[in-house]
Amino acid sequence: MDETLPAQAGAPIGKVTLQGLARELGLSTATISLALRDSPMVAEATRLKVQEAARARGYVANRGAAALRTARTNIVALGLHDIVNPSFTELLAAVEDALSDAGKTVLLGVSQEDVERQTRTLGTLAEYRPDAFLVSPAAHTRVEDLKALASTGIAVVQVTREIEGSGFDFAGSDDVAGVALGVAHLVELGHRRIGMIGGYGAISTGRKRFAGYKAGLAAAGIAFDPALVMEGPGLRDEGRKAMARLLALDEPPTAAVCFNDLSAFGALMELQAAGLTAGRDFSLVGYDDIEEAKVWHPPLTTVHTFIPEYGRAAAGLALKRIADPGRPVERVEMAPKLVLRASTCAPVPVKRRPS
Amino acid sequence: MDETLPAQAGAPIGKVTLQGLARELGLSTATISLALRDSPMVAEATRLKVQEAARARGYVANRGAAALRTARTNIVALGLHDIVNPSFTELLAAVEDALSDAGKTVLLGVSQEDVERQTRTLGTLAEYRPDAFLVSPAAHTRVEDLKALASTGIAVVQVTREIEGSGFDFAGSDDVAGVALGVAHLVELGHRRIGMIGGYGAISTGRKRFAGYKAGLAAAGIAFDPALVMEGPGLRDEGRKAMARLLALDEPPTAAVCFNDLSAFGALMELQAAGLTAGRDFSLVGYDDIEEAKVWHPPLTTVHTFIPEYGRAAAGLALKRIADPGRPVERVEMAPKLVLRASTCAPVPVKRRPS
DNA sequence: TGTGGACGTTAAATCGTTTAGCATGGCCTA
DNA sequence: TAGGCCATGCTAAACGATTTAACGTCCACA
Repeated sequence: MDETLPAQAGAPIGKVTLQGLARELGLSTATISLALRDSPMVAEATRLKVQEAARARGYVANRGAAALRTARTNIVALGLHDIVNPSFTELLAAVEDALSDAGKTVLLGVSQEDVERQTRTLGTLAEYRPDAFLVSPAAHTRVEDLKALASTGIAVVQVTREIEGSGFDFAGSDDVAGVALGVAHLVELGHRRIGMIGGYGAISTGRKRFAGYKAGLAAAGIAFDPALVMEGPGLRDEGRKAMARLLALDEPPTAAVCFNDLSAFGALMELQAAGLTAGRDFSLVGYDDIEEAKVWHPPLTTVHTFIPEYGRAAAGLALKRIADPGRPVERVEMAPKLVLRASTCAPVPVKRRPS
Repeated sequence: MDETLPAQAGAPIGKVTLQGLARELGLSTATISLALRDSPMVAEATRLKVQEAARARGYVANRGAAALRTARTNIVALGLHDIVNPSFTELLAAVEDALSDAGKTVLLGVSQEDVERQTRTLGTLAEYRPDAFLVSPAAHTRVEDLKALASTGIAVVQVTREIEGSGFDFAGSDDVAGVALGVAHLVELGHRRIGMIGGYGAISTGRKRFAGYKAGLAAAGIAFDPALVMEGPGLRDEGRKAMARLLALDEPPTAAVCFNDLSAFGALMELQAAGLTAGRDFSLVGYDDIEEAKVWHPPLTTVHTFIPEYGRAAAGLALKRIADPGRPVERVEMAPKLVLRASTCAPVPVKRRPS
């Protein structure tokens, strides 16, 4: 009271509730509630009067209370293993946009690729009783870790990554086909000795992209050589180290596909450090096609995976499962597309640096 | 019951509530509630028994119900104007991390730089009764738009951007000093004709960075020339267009500072398209130092603004204000730091391309 | 044998909604 | 005029937790 409020004149500082409005208008809370939600059960005149009063007094509904009654929060919990990775930013933005269009609000949890933290985080999210969980599980997550969520009866949808055998809806890209696309491109250029950088068995995308690599080789009749596979998480540093190891081989590959663009960037850095140029001395294909891929020097040839598209699809799956929990499990796998830029060329035997 | 549950054996499908546990253990809900929260008012033995039962039956607290009673949700609403912009991803990650460490959960809303959408979004977030709002307001947001939030008694903290005169806590970078730093660097290299790319009056960062530009010029005794200022939102495209306009001037500048790295990237593209190379034919200084800045060709000289640091600071301010709503307003302005890379050089008169 | 505490537990109120079922009154019809 | 039917709005009971005053018990001590 010590200073005039800048908000609506006369708006009370304390909370305006349904009951407050009811008392003030001489109506019951039931009527107020119905009127505010445009129920046909309340007379037009009453409805207008109530809505006007609500606006005037600055009434803000309490969804928590409503949720308690209706067992519907309109919250979707989003459990991501990482958000600094640019590909997940795109995903997050698309998911948020799609859900907010549908009247849902996003409650965010980040596991930082740590199963224990993920368990804690998902547990906390669950306490808010979201209508659905949308998760990109951390590496090493087991089926039981996710099943625990579902036992509460909440819809669960996996995005990008999946836990095989969990039996939940899934939206992501067709990684096997995607990486095979990259390999096919290299084969077409004449490469026979093709490495794989990044990706590892602890996550589904790692396994699928690796399978795509093998499938690509098989399709071209090229024997698989485990020495050319450099496992690791898809990070810049890992990509860099992997490329160093590839170049140090007795018989280095002339090209490589990558688990994702981030590891491709690391590989590009290492090539540069070794005095080599991708697209002239070595061929490199990334994966995902994030914004940064086109600005690299040379611009990265990569596989576009339609992240925003499958993000929206994942949101859609969640909405559909909320509406009908009994529906059959659905999987959406977007077909990726090769984007030719300038980081590949015909094979050139890698000449070791004098140093 | 048609199939065995993978969760804890015997875990009921329906919801386990405090009351359920109470009935089962022959205790009152009061005792259960106290026991679960390790209250000293309940005997050790009882506490253990209750906690064990809760674990066994898969009890998950209902925070919505608790919040109704306690008027504390442990939710912090995060209202960002954008999340695809990489600098905001870093911010989001830092804020989420800091808040989750403090036991708060993030409810996300994105305004997409649209005041009307922001109003809708913040309104929705408010219905969940967050303990605090953390906002980076959309362009053109007015004081009243934010005041409406505060009138509900919820803590409001601004991050990155601020609405002057709103009287809320703020954490961000000292943009005036930051851009002045960039200008000083160019001046030191010998530049006298320095342009400014991006930034506009609709947001505080735009105004402050512009002020920094003018302050930098003034400190060097260089007259301000409005023809060298290219206003616009800080996007790649805008930066590109701005650089094109600068180059088309009768007397183009030999250098420019930018509103942010994104517009600097656009400017770099335009330079390249014009057959020029930054760091040899033209000098360019970015702002923010996002991950991508160091991989550009040439690597971008820019001003590092410590985004994660002020993100954590913002989270801290929110926590402090929740704890003590009456405390005096606090502002945190991180001092930025110049990062020298390779996009600047001594002045070279811009020679128009023959085309 | 009272008295007084300490201790553990509980009853009951409360938070702000929603909703099923019921009451009221007016109007139409038979 | 009675009966039935609508339209409208109300009553009251949830929803699942937290909180606090009050209530036994039990024990120690004077």
